[in-house]
Amino acid sequence: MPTRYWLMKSEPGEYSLDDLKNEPDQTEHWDGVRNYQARNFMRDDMQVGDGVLFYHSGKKPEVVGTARVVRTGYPDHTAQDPKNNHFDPKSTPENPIWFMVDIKFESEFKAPIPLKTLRDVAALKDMILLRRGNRLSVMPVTKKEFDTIVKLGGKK
DNA sequence: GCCAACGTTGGC
DNA sequence: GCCAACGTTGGC
Repeated sequence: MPTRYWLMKSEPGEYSLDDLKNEPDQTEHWDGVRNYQARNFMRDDMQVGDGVLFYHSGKKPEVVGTARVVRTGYPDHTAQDPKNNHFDPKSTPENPIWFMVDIKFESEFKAPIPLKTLRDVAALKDMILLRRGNRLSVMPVTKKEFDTIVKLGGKK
């Protein structure tokens, strides 16, 4: 399986790249995704070693750095916790509906790249992220797109 | 805070 | 199986 590339969105107020960086092992499970398309990518397609662009949505939409997939899809246990915001009574241990992967911090961009800037880069014009009305929180990016963005960001 | 776009739900 | 109503996402 070739290395693939992904973009993962998070509200920094919920979970930011800094939060990931400050985990004891700089690794965290990506729980809380409740969208089937995003779920399928995590359950079926993401492989250990895949590259991840970490995107902050909200007031300052921008790509802030990179991470790596370190564990392939497994059931998202938060779906079975009635106290969790993302609780889904239809998901059971025997029949889990929702899945997550583990990602590990890799790099923080010297200069985060605002969404607005991404729109101005010709090599990125086909990105799913830039499509009108896009609401996917986990989506594939091509190697070209990934490399272009990493180059724009510059490693810290 | 607004609103367009989208996914999901539920009545029929 | 259709589609209106609703809730949510997320850029602006």
